[in-house]
Amino acid sequence: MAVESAATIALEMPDGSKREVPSGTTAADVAAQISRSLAKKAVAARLDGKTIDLFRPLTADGKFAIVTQDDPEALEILRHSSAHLMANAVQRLYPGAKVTIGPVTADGFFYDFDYERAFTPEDLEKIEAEMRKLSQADIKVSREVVPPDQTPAKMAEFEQHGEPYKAEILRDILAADPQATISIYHQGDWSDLCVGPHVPTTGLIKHFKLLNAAGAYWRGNEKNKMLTRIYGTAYFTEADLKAHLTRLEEAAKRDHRKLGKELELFTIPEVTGPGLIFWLPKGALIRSIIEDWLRSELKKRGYEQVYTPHVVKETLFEVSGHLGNYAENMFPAMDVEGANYRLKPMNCPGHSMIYKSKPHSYRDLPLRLQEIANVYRYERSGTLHGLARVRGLTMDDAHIFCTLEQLPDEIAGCVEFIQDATKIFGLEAKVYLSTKPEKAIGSDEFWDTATNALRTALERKGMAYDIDEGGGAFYGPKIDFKFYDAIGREWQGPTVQCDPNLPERFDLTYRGSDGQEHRPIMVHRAILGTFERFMALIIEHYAGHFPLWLAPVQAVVIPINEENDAYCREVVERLRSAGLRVELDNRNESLNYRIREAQVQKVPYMLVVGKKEVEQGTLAVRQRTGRQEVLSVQDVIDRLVQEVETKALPQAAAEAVAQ
RNA sequence: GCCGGAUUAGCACAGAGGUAGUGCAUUCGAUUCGUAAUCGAAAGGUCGUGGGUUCGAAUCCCACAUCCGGCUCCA
Repeated sequence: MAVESAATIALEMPDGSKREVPSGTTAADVAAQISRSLAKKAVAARLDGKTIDLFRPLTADGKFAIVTQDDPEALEILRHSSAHLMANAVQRLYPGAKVTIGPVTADGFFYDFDYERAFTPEDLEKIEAEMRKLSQADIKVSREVVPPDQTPAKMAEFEQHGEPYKAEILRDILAADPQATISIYHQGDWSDLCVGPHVPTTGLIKHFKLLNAAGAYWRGNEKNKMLTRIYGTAYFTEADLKAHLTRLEEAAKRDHRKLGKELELFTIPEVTGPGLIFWLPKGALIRSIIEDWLRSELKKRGYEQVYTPHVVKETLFEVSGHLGNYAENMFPAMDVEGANYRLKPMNCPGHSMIYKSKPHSYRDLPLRLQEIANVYRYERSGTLHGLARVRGLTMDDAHIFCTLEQLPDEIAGCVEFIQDATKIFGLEAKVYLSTKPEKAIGSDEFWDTATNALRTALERKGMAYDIDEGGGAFYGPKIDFKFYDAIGREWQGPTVQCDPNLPERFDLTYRGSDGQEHRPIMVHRAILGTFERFMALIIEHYAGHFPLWLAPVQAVVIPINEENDAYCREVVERLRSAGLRVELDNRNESLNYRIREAQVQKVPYMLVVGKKEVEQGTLAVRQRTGRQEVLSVQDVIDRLVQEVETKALPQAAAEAVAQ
């Protein structure tokens, strides 16, 4: 618990009284002076000229402790207690409902219930109303400690009273630690197993909202019963709660599925099947610009391009092991003249065939084979999500064949490439280093070398990362980069994986300087991930305000009336000659209408031409941010060309959210 | 795949058992405009698909498809 200290203290107590406390008094000391009745409320005290909120939770040791409301833990405690309040309300309204678990999430809480039916939106309203009643009743929260010798009796009690989930949770706790001390939190006649801490009274929970109900498997296992989960959130103030709900609404406006429709980027027709993307001209243009950029980078970084077939005899995937381990995610076989063919779900087997097309010397290594490749995966229907999770995907895939000695440099190269790419697009990634799992193959030497190489590469680039202990593939360790969508969901993007397994399976070899045959290591890597998901992420990241180098239409020239048409055509020609994507909007519509249309389409520059501009050889430049200025035609060209060349990030994206 | 919700014109939506509606977009006409929607008219729909109940179904029931939110999955 965070405790603040102060030098001199003149206290103004929440009840209005004044109090002097000696210098050096801490917030904890102050709290000790606050009566228990005041602890029922979130109280504010003046501490050395600074107002802090004191929040008194009931902790794991059964005592009151101090948390300031600024402390991230305080919000967690409030939300955890809100979850209890919700469960309390649910069990009052729906007596058959059994509680299971109810944790805190990144920005709220949920509770899973076992009930005869799912809860409806109307149920949520009733539950919320009941929660308000319980909050107003200001029920005291207390903590019961069950010593180890009494836990078996408690378990039996749960079973007798029709609380099988509580009994199961207890059984698991005891299995892990037979001497564990169990705690139960009570409020009124309601209680649940919980380690706490919690707020001391339900009256502290005032600003909350139930968001939605959803199904969730007991213990997260799809073989188990499906429970009903209710999500909610809670804050200390109504303003914070409202701000959160507004943020959710704003985030929905950036949804790539919505923007993809509005900006005519892509479509997924129902008749052609789910998860299969049709890129419309504007979306295809953006994608092709990114592909062009990527190809030029790949050349600079020593990759060789290859092409491999989309459909091959499934023998290839028997050898690679995909049919054994990955078949449920592959489209079914097609019978062609008595042989089974498959759509490829990955490129590594194909690239292995290219490696095998001739014998290799150690002098050929590292060999970096690259392909912007379509693959097809039979993703389960409930998992599809716009461009972010699809069945036909385009990977910016490459496989690097190298020696164990070359591995560190190759990995460093990949990490640098990924870092450069995320920087250019202005994205932020969360990085995970996944280490050796329990069920793993391969030598310790390989695992140590590869894991160290991955770690060193990250550290040398100064990249913060989390370790996903045991999260590696069975064949090798990896680095995963995750991006966030508009509402904070994590999506896997770039990845670097070390793999000695496929070279083994395909019997890939090279002749070493010692004259002996050796086995290369394969590095799988993707810089953007897939084009589909990457587009989804940047659409949401920019909120549709693409940087100039990516904007499908970079500028639109708008004559105020017909008399200015000729000048406008000349301007359009000049800008196009400079390589800019410019449109002329001389439709018979009002100026306001055409400006609005360009704004809605998020065109970066609107170039308005009236009598003045024609006379002076200028353009009235309006940016999508609303900024206006008058510049000569040449200045406009120079500025836009420079903005394209520097791949400047859009200012509008941030401002869009505010609009 | 599982739980729940949704599906009405190109898009956004109204319509809760009795002749299918609104706004925007589209087309036509008028208007020629100085920085986020000029006015008028026309055209546009097997109400996701299939079955059922009913004298009668967009509306009620069943199945399927697709989408949305979760869960699971994403070697």
